[in-house]
Amino acid sequence: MAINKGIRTGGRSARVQQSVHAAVKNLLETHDRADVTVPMIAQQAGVTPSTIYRRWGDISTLLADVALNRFDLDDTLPDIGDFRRDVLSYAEQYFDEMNSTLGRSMLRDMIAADNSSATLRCGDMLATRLAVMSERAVARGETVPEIDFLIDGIFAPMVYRILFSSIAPNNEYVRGLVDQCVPPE
Amino acid sequence: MAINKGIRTGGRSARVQQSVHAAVKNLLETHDRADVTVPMIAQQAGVTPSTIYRRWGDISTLLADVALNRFDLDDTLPDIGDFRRDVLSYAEQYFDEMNSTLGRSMLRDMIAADNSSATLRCGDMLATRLAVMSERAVARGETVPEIDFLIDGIFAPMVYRILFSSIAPNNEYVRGLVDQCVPPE
DNA sequence: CGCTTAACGCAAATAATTTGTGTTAAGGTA
DNA sequence: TACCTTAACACAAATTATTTGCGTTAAGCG
Repeated sequence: MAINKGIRTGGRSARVQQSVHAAVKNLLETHDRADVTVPMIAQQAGVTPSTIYRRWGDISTLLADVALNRFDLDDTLPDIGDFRRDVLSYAEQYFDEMNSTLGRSMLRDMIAADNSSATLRCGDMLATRLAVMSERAVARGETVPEIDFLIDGIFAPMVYRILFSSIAPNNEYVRGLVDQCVPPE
Repeated sequence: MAINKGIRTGGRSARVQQSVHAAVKNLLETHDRADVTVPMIAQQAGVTPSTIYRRWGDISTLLADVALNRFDLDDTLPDIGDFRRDVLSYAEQYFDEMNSTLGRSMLRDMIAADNSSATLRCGDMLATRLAVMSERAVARGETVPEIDFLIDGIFAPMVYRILFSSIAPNNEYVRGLVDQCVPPE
């Protein structure tokens, strides 16, 4: 029994996805978000615009897809051996990623794509990672707060400030949030 | 000395803005966000598409403008006479507004318009309103938390859940957030 | 080895956006 | 009042983006 049963042209499909994603990433590095068009991406990726429209529907969904992929792959879960420091390390990593110019742009793209499930999957990713860190800590005998408490207390304020505040939050702010939710001994 | 000195055709300009805003609101009530186009709005408003493009740049900026206007006008500040209940009332109102189907759509539009200052002004609006409620409470002799503490503790989690969670938060959740930040006696 | 079909390329048709040019109406000036 | 100035607008042409019909290709299956 073959893997990917039912997906007949998976190989070609995967190559196209890869080259289109790469094209989007390249273009976002060198152009303003508003200047990036589907025909541009198509040319860079070596495919036709209709391929992109048929596969992703619109540029909004495509960019959300790329953004989710980026936030997913770029994160490597810290395992320092102390829950507070694990959370702090991850929060700082999350903050650096989301607060960069490109990160902000991609965050906006994810939210803008209302038909896609990118934001939901992004939320799930965060919760799952916190759960993994939490389970490890519990296995070590630590007592840790609820996942939702950490999301509300650390990550929600970070995201809110990135989106709605003119004054970008900094690492000290992030540390303060972590201190409130996971107090040092 | 005339009011609006320097703005030569302010009267006509204001009428166009009003009819375009009204058209957007009407269309968003009856159509999916993705189906609403600039030519559609123009026809409904009785103007030409080029007027809209020249004035707002793109549909994203226009929708963000309408969204900000809605969130601004719809809010009436509670003045119950007790800070905790004022904040709770406002938080519930904010939540109902942002969590409705149309509210979510407009929230996304505001965030999507990266060139506009809609999100910043939205953040300012919230901070300003909390400040007004806070000042009133202080004038009554109450001791109240910092504004940023309330934003991080109540409104940021609400917005985060609305944007990133598959399970919509409810009024009980909002009440819980308020209880944490402004504990009842 | 052929058969099937999802994914793709190509090109034509449609729709959205931009741009050049002329007109209008509001406000200023005398 | 009448005239002048100009930002905002309408209109239409040009450009660009998106959709769609149809033929082709390559991956997986028997």
